[in-house]
Amino acid sequence: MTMEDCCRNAPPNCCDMRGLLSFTILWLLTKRDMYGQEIAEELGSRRGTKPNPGTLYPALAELAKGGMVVTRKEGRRKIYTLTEHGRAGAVSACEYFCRAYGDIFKEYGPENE
Amino acid sequence: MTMEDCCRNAPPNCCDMRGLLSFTILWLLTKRDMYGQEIAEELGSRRGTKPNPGTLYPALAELAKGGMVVTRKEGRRKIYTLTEHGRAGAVSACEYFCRAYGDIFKEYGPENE
DNA sequence: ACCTTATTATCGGACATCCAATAGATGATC
DNA sequence: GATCATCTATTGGATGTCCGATAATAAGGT
Repeated sequence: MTMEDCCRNAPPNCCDMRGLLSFTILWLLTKRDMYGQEIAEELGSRRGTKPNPGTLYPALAELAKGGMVVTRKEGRRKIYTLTEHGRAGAVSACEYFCRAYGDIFKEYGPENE
Repeated sequence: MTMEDCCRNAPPNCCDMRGLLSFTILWLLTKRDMYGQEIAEELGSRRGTKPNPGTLYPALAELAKGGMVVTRKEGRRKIYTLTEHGRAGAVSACEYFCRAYGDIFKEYGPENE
């Protein structure tokens, strides 16, 4: 385990920080198409811990089932792409997220850049 | 039910937006002491839906059990105050939150103000 | 005292997310 | 073709958050 893996952004222990997995995946996919491990790496570097396969793949399957993403095989990789519906959903979810939590970012965000 | 109650910031239906309840409560309490219903109202106006008593009170009890908040009775109200430990935890949790999700705010935040 | 309202609280069920552990399938290397 | 690494995937259990419904308590108005 490297420094990168364990110490970049460790979650606090004062309260539960779970949630928003499918939301964060949708947001990541607005940037570019990704395969599963790539999504896991991105989530890991942002949230401090890489989601377990037992967490990630059911979430991806649920997004596919809901018509938010489609997949194609490329070698052994399964690449996820937002549908139009998924992209519109991602945008409205991000806007909701900012309305709900924007005040926190205004207060604690700019210092950490 | 007023417009304010139901339509201010309705959550999207493309993905699950649950989570971060105890975190958001900690953050609210950095602003001022509050009693339960007050916390519920604040959460409701930010996230679009007021948490059910069956959600809120166990979360508050857990924060008290963990030493993050203390309570005092005032009339029929039970007022929640951050402990020192709770305040330090709230700050580090907010910083973590901003490191994890700051990019989303940068992209979708400023427009909605 | 009685009624109404506000506030705190619990119960039971559903579901997303978290983990550890394990397995299957595919591509690359030798 | 045997091996190794990569990638996808499932199982089972724990926990936090969500709800509807219901209850218990306490303050205030009449």
